[in-house]
Amino acid sequence: MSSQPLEIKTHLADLLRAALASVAPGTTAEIQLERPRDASHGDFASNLAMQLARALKENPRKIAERLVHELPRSPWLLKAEVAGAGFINFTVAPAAKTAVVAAVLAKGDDYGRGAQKPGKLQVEFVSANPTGPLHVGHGRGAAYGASLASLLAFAGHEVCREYYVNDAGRQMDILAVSTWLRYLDSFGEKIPFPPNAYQGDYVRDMAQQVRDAHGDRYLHPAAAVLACVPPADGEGADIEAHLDGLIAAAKDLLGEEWHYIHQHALSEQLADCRADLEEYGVHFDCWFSERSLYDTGMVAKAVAELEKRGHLYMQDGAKWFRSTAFGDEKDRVVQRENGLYTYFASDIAYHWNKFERGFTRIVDIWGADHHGYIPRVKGALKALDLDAEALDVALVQFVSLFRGTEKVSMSTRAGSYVTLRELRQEVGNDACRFFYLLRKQDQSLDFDLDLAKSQSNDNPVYYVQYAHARVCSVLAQWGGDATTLATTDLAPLASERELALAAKLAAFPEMIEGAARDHAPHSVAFWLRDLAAEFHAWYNAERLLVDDAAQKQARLALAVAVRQVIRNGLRLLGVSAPDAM
RNA sequence: GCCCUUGUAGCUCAGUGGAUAGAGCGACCGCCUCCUAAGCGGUAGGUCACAGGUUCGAUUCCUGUCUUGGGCGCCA
Repeated sequence: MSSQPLEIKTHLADLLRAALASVAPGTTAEIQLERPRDASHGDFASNLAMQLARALKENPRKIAERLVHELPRSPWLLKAEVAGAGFINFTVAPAAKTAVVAAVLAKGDDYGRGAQKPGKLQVEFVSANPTGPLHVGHGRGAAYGASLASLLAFAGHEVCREYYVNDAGRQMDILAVSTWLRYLDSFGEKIPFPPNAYQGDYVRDMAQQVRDAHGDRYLHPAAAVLACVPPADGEGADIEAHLDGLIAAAKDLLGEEWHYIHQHALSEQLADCRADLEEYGVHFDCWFSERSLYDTGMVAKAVAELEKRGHLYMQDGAKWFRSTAFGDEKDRVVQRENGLYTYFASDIAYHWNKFERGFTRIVDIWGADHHGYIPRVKGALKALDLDAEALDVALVQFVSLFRGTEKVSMSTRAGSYVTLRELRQEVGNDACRFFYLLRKQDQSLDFDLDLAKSQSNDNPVYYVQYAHARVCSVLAQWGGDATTLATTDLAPLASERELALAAKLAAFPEMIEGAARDHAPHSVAFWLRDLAAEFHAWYNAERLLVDDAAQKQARLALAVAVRQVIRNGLRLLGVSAPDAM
């Protein structure tokens, strides 16, 4: 046995390179080896001859024949033949395939892990305004972001998971004033609750908490509150101006105490959000406060820097960034006429800060409705002489929730939406995470609650988990020590299914690498379903606990290797791998 | 109107510059005396929206048309 049985693919590439050097000296080409879908095309196939056809001005099949003729001999290679338009199909020795079983058992949880890669990578996701419970859309972003971060880390990157807390904007003020209005209401102060304020019951809960803790300390008569507030209805009424008036009145009447209400609402919602995500298996290394960008002067600094570089101009009393000079379709305001910075200004500061923290690769995961925002952020980075190419924005499309055929209408403000927590309770964390990943993140997803519930037994997640549980069950009946299987003689693994299964396991590291490169955790989910299918088919076709000791040991080793790979894959998706179902 | 996105089996969706385009669900026919039937085998089902172009080769890349959804605030 060679000491490098795992490198069969590399080995074949080396053979091809040698053949190429002999057939066409001085010619270079990327050696591509793929695993054909069709078993009759061998274990690996190369299109090298077709790639060379143009440069050598020769028929691809002829080139292929010469390459095969010049291929060095190898004990791992049983057969190399020309097929189709000029493919070279390789059939490798069974031992070259089954050797992966020993490798999987030896590496365990680390099987499939990529070599450490240079640089520091950040994945920022969810980043929902802490103005109410997370909903099913956030659940998708969370599932995608968490799995992507795990996948990138497993592929060898140093990864930091970050949540950007929008604790500085108008939305937080609206939440705080909503809470205060509910609080006043509980004392009988009659102020019509604005339709564009936060309607959810959790706002009343927070109002009650404030009242329980501090009684009437924040109480002001309705007349005083409404004194200077623009009307909410009637001729020329503007409900946004009305709401802003209420916020101004609250700040005026409450003075320093406004901050208590504001802070209470923020910390309550953030704590709830955090707990929700933790239960969901989504963890963050850093919760980054938008307000801190103001407190440290970072926002002012970013705007000043743009100004210094001559990228800003005044118009209509506002300060504009000339983003059109960097590919945006129109210029954008960074500082409003009223002197307040826009959200965009703090976002420029935030992204600058990301670079200052040393991240060499930044992945932002945004809702798809923010796609028009990309050119201006990248434009700002370019204007600051930062590497805009280092920023990848992954857009997560909307989730439409259905109950049967009926679409559930959702509105954050109106408080009429299904929360992530409710979804998790109905469907379960595992099914929830897996279901979200069965659709590419940049495609919209229809999530049918009734279907997810009623078909929970048919959900693909159980199909994959079941394969894992089955192996556990067999091992329990066998009663031996699974760790002893690591050195098992694998020669008895000779059936077509067994060799195919081993080849599948060998492809796991390549799949991981590709999925990480493409930021596509969904392909891990699809791949695992395929692996489970191959395992179930084998399990049904062959008995594992046979009388022949050598045969039994070898099959158990293969089964344990399958279990390990399923476990490694599910871990990346945040899905549990149960021992029994 | 401009920008982005989408079109693949009855339904929901993967996939790829390569060979005869796949899976799940649904339909139909089978498989438990046997390690978990939350499983397996089989059958049926396709002009990869349409038309051009690039290429040895296009469902994949480019252009146009039609089509799905979204975005175009001194909101976040």
